[in-house]
Amino acid sequence: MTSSSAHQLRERGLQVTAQRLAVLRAVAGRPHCTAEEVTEAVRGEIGVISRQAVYDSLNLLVQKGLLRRIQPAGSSALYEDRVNDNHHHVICRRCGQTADIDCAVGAAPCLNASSDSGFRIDEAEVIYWGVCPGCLGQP
Amino acid sequence: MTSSSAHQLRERGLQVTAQRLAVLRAVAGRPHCTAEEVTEAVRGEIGVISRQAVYDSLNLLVQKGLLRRIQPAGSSALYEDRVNDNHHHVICRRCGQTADIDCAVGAAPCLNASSDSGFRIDEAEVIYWGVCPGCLGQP
DNA sequence: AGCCAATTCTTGACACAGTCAATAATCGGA
DNA sequence: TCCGATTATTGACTGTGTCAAGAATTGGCT
Repeated sequence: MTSSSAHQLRERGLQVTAQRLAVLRAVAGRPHCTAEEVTEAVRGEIGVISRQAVYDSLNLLVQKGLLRRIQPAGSSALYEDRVNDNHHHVICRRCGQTADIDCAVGAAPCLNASSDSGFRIDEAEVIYWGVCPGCLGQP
Repeated sequence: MTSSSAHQLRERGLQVTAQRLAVLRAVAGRPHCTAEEVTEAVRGEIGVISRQAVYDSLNLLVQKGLLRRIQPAGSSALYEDRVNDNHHHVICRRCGQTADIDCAVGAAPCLNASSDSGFRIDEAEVIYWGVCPGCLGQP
């Protein structure tokens, strides 16, 4: 687990540091977590880490394809480690809870825009908004 | 034009003020503009307006369905006045330019998530990411 | 027209997420 | 083990947006 993370880092030309491993583990352990939650988790695990190191690691890991970032309207950025499958997200309008939703049809159903205005499109990001089961119960 | 905006405001139980009309006109005249751009536009039109009044107006108008807000990752919120048609957006990864994209198939093609995790979904927000024609020319 | 209560605007302080820049510590290859 | 390059820490800072109190405006009413 840890060693494979280390391997993934090295493979991409990155140094292996305690901070980066802990960030990876924190995100793996709690999907859709914020930078602050990562910070707290990492602090609980390796003692101290600076805010900057968390942001640096997260940005780097997103850039290198080890993590994925989602930035829903009205909340701070969330991170997850499901990077190789095509899935989207549902967010509860009331409590903000975020869940994964697998793509409905095939691999990238929404990538076919009718008129693309000349853009070269490489990604379709879909966020579903609604109300989660928990909040549905208490109106 | 102006009188119909005034009518729309009254219809929703809102008072008609110079600030709100100017905000509406600013957004109508420049699609996908930020709060700051609205502020500048309004200042050019009616002299002065406080930042707070701009935010209040925008939030209220979004809430009342006269404007639509989009909040792409990595940029501040954008506002537009196309509220009655179902369309999405393409954003250029390089320059941030935003354009409208009409829905590919029917009215709401992406609203059918396969497993909705028990959420009651009411909206599917789609953002396409890519590179705009202008930026494609200069790699 | 003029008045009054409710709504709206202004002003200024504030909160939060994220970034910048300089210095210190760590990693990993020789 | 040592050294250069990469990474972490620290602290200041920016931008976007919100909160709260008082002043101004709106629009219904007489």
